[in-house]
Amino acid sequence: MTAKPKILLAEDDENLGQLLHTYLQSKGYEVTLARNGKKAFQSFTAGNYTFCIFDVMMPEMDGFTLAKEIRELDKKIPILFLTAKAMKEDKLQGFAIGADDYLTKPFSMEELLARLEAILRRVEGPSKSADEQLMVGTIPYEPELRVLHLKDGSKKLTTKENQLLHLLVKNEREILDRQSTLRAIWGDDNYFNGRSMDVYIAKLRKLLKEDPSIEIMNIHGKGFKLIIK
Amino acid sequence: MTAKPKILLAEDDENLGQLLHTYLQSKGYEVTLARNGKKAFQSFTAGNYTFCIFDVMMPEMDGFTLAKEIRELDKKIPILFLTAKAMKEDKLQGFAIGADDYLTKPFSMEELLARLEAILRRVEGPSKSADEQLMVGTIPYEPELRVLHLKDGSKKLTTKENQLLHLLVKNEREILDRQSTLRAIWGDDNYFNGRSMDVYIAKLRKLLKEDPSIEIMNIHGKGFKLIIK
DNA sequence: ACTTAGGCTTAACGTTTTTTAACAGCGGAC
DNA sequence: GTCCGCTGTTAAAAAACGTTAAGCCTAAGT
Repeated sequence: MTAKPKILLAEDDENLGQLLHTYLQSKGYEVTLARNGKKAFQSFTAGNYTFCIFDVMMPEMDGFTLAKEIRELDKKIPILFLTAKAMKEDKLQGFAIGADDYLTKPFSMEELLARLEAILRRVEGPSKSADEQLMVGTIPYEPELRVLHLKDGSKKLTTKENQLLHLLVKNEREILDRQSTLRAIWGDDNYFNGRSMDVYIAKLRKLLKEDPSIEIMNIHGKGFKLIIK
Repeated sequence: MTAKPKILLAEDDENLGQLLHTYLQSKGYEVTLARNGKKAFQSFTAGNYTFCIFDVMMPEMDGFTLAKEIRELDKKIPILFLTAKAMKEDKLQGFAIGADDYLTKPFSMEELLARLEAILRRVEGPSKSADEQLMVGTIPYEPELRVLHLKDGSKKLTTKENQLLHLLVKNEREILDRQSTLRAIWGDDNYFNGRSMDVYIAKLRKLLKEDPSIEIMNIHGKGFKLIIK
């Protein structure tokens, strides 16, 4: 329903820029990468963006100046700044311009994504990306509705089943680290929560075995990995 | 066109509080003045505000804690903080919570007004605010009047039914945290209030089942989520 | 004062979801 | 191969939730 959000990314460091570009694209965003503030501004005036991510330190035009110019044109577009150091002065200046959030390097991709999505939720409000339909192998899966459409009828997933499956699917073919997962879903990674997670893995395997090409593989001592053969 | 914005002002200093109250009223705003964070929170849950101005230092509950509680219930309402000193730490903490602006005492009335209106422009933009008619799926709902327009006649909601439904609707597709909700509506989150809330969820489900695309989903151990399919 | 009606809470019971326990099998280190 | 910690699975126990109805309080009417 809601279109793919268009992100304007301004970052002069080639490596980081490419990395972010690729990562955000892989998460379903349309991304334009600009190597300096001037180019970013040009892109902004040309395209129709829903979100900005600006490095503070850039040649030609720094992130703050860029943001100020853009604020002139769009009072509401969310802006997230990236900066090399935890410079409080900068941080304040950023917020004064109307930043929506602020990330200090180094940061993890996940953290960036989390903040980005938090802001989008806050901004887009009710009408956010909702009814996305994913596929687990040949099985349709609607994480928002917590429903798995099996051959013999739709199965409503419980909260935990859904959280775990959603994580697996979002990280298909990647290792889902045990500890992180426990902290993400159970809030704490003690022994018992670990066993609880194993129980849920077993439940999911049972549910998904109608499609034999689906495998939830255990990586001994690390975590699990969802594989579609 | 747009109704008079309702401002929630939390300020423990009698003089400043009165001054601001009078000034903002004279500028056409409807203002509620609370003398401490606790009272402010109560007022917030009772009324339907469009803007918050909180003093950071207050007895009972400080401005940040207050803001955090309120952010649980309303992700988007603008919050502007007032503080005695230019404490950068505080400033950052405030923005992290989701402050929209920040004013250091002493400040001029004009400056406050300017910032306030700048934020309102930024926020109101599209066409939000006010006490109008909402839709729950296909069912018209007027929270101010506490009326739900069902197919077979209008149903007048009780206070609690209305508070809970209103919260659910304002947070559509977001988790309504059990604890925050209990504190907001029941004032305290003990076991029995929890059960009471469950009773009201059941009531609402029954009322809303005329539209099968509406679901009040339980998030086990967390709270509830209103979903329109 | 007495009664009534409405609204909220408490109780009770059934159901679902999650955790804990128990035991069997596996995997890598030695 | 042997040992020990990790995983797979199932079942029982515990916690959370869903629902209905009875009880309780308060405010309004008589």
